[in-house]
Amino acid sequence: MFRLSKLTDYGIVILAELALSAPDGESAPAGDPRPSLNARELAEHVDLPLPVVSKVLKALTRAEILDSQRGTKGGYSLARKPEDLTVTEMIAALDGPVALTQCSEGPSICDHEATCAIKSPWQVINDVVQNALASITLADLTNPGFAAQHASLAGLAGLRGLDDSSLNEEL
Amino acid sequence: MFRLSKLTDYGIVILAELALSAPDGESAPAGDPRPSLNARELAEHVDLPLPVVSKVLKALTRAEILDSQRGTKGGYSLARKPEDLTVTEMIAALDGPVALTQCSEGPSICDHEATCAIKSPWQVINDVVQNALASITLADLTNPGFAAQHASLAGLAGLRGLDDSSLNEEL
DNA sequence: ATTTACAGGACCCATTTAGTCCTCTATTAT
DNA sequence: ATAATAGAGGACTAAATGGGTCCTGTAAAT
Repeated sequence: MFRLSKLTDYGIVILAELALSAPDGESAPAGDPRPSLNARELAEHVDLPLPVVSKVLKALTRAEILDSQRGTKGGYSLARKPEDLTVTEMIAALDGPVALTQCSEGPSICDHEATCAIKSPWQVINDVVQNALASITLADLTNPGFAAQHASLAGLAGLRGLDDSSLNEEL
Repeated sequence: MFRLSKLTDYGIVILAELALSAPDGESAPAGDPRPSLNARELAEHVDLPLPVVSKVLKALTRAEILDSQRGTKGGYSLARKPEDLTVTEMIAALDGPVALTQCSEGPSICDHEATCAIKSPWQVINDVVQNALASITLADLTNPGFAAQHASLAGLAGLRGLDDSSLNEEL
């Protein structure tokens, strides 16, 4: 179905929540590592079961996207500034690395490598998607003006003479 | 896992095979609708079980990406020129429309729409990926020089100051 | 009429995902 | 010290998805 897992979906929403709650750039001001929110609070904010939110938070921490703090007053905070965190990384942390097909994972995995006419193009498709996702940061996601800004990014499809209608007609 | 289904993978390989076997632009020269290859031949070329290849071909025909001809001398041929067929369309035909999350399918599907901080950004992410995939055509996939050309396309990630190493480090 | 080849769908099995839960460790407050 | 809080890690089950096969029907050519 070419869809991200729900966990990934949740994860990105949660990160946005954290970005919005953290006062501007001071996500981790060295001296004061007081986490912004704990799992329970986040679960309430995004209206999802605590165990689910917890699972996502743990994965993001393992990927070093979040910093965690145990004990009373514990919780989670962004490990870096929102503008330094790309969607590609968020996806990689929760869904595994972006590899659209088996053969984009690496060589010698696919049985049909010998007969495949388009091995390297798969790699290219993969790169294109990865770059597209890497061009969006957490800061963009929480920026209300982003949709407008996006219009220009989308414009690059115009390189090929595609218009929006042709992109959406398959719905 | 954020991966295309194998059927989609096969489909794109099969389309490439058809594009390569069809003498240049004359994929469907009006007067001579002699299909280039039948399911059995294609299955041999790509080294996959006939029933699987058949399933893929049927789906591509339903999506009007292929023309089919029944009976003796029947088979399949591309419904249009390779340069007019985008990867987005191929994926839509076999995996369903590109909708990275449930909420990119349409409004009122997601229970959390009310509390979600980044509803519209999801739409943007979706568009970005869709556009990226729409920028690649079947003609590109069978063009040996495409990888080189791609270098410049990938360069747009540079807009954000990303380099290749940062894109791949999560492997 | 017979053979070839596509159309459409039913079906089963393996894999993956979603969600829950339990135990353990670290931190803070009393 | 001890109790309470909060994250870490992983086991586990049920549901959904995907991959693959097969069967019956229809169209075209000989």
